[in-house]
Amino acid sequence: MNARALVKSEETRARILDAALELFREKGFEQTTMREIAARTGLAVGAAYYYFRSKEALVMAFYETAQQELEPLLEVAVGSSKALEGRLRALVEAKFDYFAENRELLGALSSHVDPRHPLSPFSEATKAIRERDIGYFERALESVSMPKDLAPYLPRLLWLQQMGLMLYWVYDGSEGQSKSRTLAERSLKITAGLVRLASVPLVRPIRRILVELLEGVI
Amino acid sequence: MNARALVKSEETRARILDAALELFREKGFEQTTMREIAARTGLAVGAAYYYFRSKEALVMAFYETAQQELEPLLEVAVGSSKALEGRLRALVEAKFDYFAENRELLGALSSHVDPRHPLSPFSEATKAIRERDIGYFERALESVSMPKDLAPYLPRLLWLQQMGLMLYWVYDGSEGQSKSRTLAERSLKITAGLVRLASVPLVRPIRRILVELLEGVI
DNA sequence: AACACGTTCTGAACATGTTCAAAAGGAGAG
DNA sequence: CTCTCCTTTTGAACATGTTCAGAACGTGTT
Repeated sequence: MNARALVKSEETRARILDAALELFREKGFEQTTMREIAARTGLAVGAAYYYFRSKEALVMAFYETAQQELEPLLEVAVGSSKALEGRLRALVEAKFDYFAENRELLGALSSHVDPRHPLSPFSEATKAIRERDIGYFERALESVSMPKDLAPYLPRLLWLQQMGLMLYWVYDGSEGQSKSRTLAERSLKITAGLVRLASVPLVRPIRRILVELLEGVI
Repeated sequence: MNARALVKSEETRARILDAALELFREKGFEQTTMREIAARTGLAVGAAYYYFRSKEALVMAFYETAQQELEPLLEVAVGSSKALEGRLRALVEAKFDYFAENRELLGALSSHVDPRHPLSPFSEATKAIRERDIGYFERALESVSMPKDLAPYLPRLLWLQQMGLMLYWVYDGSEGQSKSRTLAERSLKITAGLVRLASVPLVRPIRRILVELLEGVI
């Protein structure tokens, strides 16, 4: 394809996505129809489907660029502290802050628990995003002492916890999602405490069981 | 309403539900249309909607009667052991076994993470079911020693863990859901271990934080 | 029998996500 | 300029969950 044509195509795609996100923010994901999105872009419905596989794919496209825009912020977050707790809190808070405007929109994605669904955060299709994201938790653990046997699983476990926090946050109706913030604060404090505890020789037996469990599941 | 009419009405409702469940099992929830369900019952679509608010409400109706049928089985399960771990395992395994035939069907329900949605396991509408279910975990904890401050939260926490296990199980593609079974086994062993550990004076500070967290969230 | 009235049932109509055959556009080749 | 080929766009058609005005039914009353 032509370079100029490529640019134009990408512009059209962006215009559709922008219109969609505007409408999603204005009236919610479910209340917005594909016909409205197309109309606001000045195109027919078919055009929207030419660029996006489905209505939900629009949300996914948003999520993908968001994840890219987030990268420098996560970069800063992960380096903001020497302690695990501080790093984890910075990571989670960076996401809370970044997605604040579109919090409810993420609800449209979080409904996919089925790992076979391409839009699920656990699907094969979203693997690239997921692994990159897990990488930040790997870095948060850098120079943190932890038992050898648990080490390979910890980044993914922390990521999972953060996904849980995000999920809670998406549906958190409290003022300014304050409940989520304290939940994050306290649960991450506990997590950091447990990671420290995990190296204590006394807890080895229980850690053994945990590692066995993880081997079977992941 | 007439007694005879009431019986007939309930029979029709049951016929619709049966037809629906048959079809769901034959070709999956999504692949089944309301028109097919009505046709198999020998009625028009409208009739199905007279008895059930929505397609998903059919699954919910199934779940409600299932929960009732499960009660005697859970009763047995909760009394099957003196130890917490044994009781929890019996409870979870009773559910796995009972729902085995309709495992995939539960996927249609589990997609509702949004607590505002009436079919969510966390919604106001499903509160009665949920509280009854939590009651079994309360009973599983009977005559198990645990710290006072944590006691009010434990049943709900155990219920939550079991919900997580059920969710994993619903999408578990391994032969006979063996992965879920080992996951349940091992994670419940850890849970029971942690409950025992929670009473140890040394862990009081970390338990304090956990309790604070729970106060803020529940 | 005729009527009134609540319950049950009908099926067309509607809303909306999605598909698809065909039209329109545009760029390069001859 | 015309033809070809690929990309983009159109908009009607489709599938399916859901609604709803009205028909049919059944039962008790007069």
